[in-house]
Amino acid sequence: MLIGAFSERTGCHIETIRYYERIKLLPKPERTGGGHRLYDREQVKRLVFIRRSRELGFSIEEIRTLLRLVDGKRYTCQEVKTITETHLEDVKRKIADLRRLQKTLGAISGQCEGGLVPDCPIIDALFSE
Amino acid sequence: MLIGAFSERTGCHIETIRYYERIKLLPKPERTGGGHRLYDREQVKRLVFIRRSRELGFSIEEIRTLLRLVDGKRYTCQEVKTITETHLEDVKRKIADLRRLQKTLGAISGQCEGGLVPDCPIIDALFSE
DNA sequence: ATAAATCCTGTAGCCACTACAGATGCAAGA
DNA sequence: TCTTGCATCTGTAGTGGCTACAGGATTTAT
Repeated sequence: MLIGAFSERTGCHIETIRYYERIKLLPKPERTGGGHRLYDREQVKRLVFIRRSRELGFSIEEIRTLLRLVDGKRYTCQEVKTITETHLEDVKRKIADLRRLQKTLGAISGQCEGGLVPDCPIIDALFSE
Repeated sequence: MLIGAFSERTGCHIETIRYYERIKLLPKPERTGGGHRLYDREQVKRLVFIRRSRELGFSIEEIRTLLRLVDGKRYTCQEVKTITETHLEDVKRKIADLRRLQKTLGAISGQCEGGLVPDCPIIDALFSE
């Protein structure tokens, strides 16, 4: 399978695939005589894993750790669970931060009637500390 | 006021201040004979505005637009409110995205008991599309 | 006068891609 | 066989919003 088909199968842009190879998240693939990359089913599995992990917000480094565990075949659930829960805490923190943002934005936006008056309570709010 | 004092007053790192100047978010300040930057109260107001807007998650481009409106002194509430509400929608979308993430992560993490068994439901979940 | 703190410019790095430019490879039609 | 046209190649630079130096100049305190 050439990189185009590989890309379609995994839902990963071609440039991203080459990028993952460059940063050693994907191993160097076989090549055709002319130098085009060749992938197999095993690689599809790996890239789907990566893409799915990215969708769930894991960082490249976290994914690298997860893959090391999987590749070593000696991982324990505990190691994996720790990474996942740390990440989950991260996500929760981000949600909390955004909620505060939403509240503040909603409040200052609500003070404004959106008319033609050139003296906006939003601008005032942004100017005050 | 030199850049150090300016930085303390506004809560903005020195490097960030110089960065904002470079990207023309802050105007070029006066200089001492030896070439050190000099700031006044007006600049403090402007940078506080910028910092506050950043804290609320506005992008540099959004802030640039807001500042253009303020600088032109001919803005209407409507223009400002539109920018704010667009941004608020953004924030809401991000919260929704993160909530979905949290749910999925919680679900797959919950399936795992964290023992020593080397066959983790989390890894399985990441491998499946 | 000198030491220490602050400031200067310019450049490179961060993350996770994305977007080119310009050169090949390869399959199908004339 | 030649050409057309698409897919792929490498390498480099750009994104956003900073942050972190290096190596020098200036200012302030002693």
